[in-house]
Amino acid sequence: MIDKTTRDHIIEAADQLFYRQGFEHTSFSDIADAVQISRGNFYYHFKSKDEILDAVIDVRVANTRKMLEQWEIEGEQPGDRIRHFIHILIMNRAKIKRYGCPVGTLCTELAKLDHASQAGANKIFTLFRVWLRRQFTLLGRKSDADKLALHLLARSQGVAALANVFHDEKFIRQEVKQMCDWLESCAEGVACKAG
Amino acid sequence: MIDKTTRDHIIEAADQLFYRQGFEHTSFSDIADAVQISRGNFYYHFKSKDEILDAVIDVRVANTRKMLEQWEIEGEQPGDRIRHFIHILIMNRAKIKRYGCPVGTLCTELAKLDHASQAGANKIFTLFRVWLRRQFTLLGRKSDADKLALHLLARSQGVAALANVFHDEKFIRQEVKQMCDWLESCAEGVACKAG
DNA sequence: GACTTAATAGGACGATCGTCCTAATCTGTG
DNA sequence: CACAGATTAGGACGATCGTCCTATTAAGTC
Repeated sequence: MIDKTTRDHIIEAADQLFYRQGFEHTSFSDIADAVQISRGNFYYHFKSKDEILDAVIDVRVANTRKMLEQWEIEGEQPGDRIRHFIHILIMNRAKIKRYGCPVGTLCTELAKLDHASQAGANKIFTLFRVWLRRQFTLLGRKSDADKLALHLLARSQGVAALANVFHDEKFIRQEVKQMCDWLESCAEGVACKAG
Repeated sequence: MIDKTTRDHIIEAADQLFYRQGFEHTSFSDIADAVQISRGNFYYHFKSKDEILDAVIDVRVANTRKMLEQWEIEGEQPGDRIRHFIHILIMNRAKIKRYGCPVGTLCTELAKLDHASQAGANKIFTLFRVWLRRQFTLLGRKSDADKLALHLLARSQGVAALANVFHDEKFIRQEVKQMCDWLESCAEGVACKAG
């Protein structure tokens, strides 16, 4: 990890800048300044701006995969794992307040640009969706697992969006608590049916 | 309404384009092409691009105000009025699927640009928030009216965002139904306490 | 040390951006 | 018709964008 290549540095800087300023609003000069390399040197590592975006998306996809695998290991019960998901909002509350959700805001922007990498960015959402769906299935909600997964994803997105608009961290905590309560009721509903 | 001024046409075209393509990604040429006027003529009506944005925001704020007032008239009970809000998602489902929520996506973009008109755009959210808060108060939920208002706003935002990502109208209908059920339970909760 | 390849720096390119300027045209009044 | 003000067209401007090209340096091999 010590000997990161220039390519890695570029991706890392672009990742941050795309998140904070948006993809279109981030220029080559911005990234070059952040990495402290010349603007020309750029095209040795990437053939175009779109190629950097794809690299950033690939990294984000990979990181999301790792994170989900990690949650799968750490959380013994599916409920614990889903709670892990909900708590990203708390963990990243400061950044969400300032810049919104990194996944949602990128997808929204690329949709407006009608960008070719839309599908790649959307894949991250699909990762979460499929993972959550599996957890809800394990929780005993096989028939409506996908619906519950989408519901939770949507609520997270909404919370991130509004926390950003109103610059309100307290609101995040409020909603996270409600989502956890909702999760409990999901599990209880099954328990009641089973009991 | 027949004799719309050029200024009105510009604002209208800009409104549409900002929604579909985003503010930054929409150039003067784009708007000029849409209105069928020369690019130079633009600066007779507006001094800068930011001034057009402000005009668009002003129109949106005014339209939102009108819409809320209309709902206030049409809906006899606060529950009916809130249902009206929820059903924007259904009414605009086709556009939301393609372009997301016009309010949310603009605020998100302006936040990334750190644009001076952020506050103006955010005002639309505040309009909804205050209006919803009043309806929930009338519903008998005075103590947590603001919390409920924010909650509903967040859910709408989340639904719009995910409907856009997954290009899924059915999901909108699903969630709208759930939100209406939730609204019922909000009113019932009060009825139970009162009863 | 000579040679090859990897990596970097810096500037030139055409296009487009927002902005501005000026001349032409339309419109209504005396 | 003459004149004044409102409105429009079209092009020039400097800046910046993404992209590309070439010269230079660093690193590794024989």
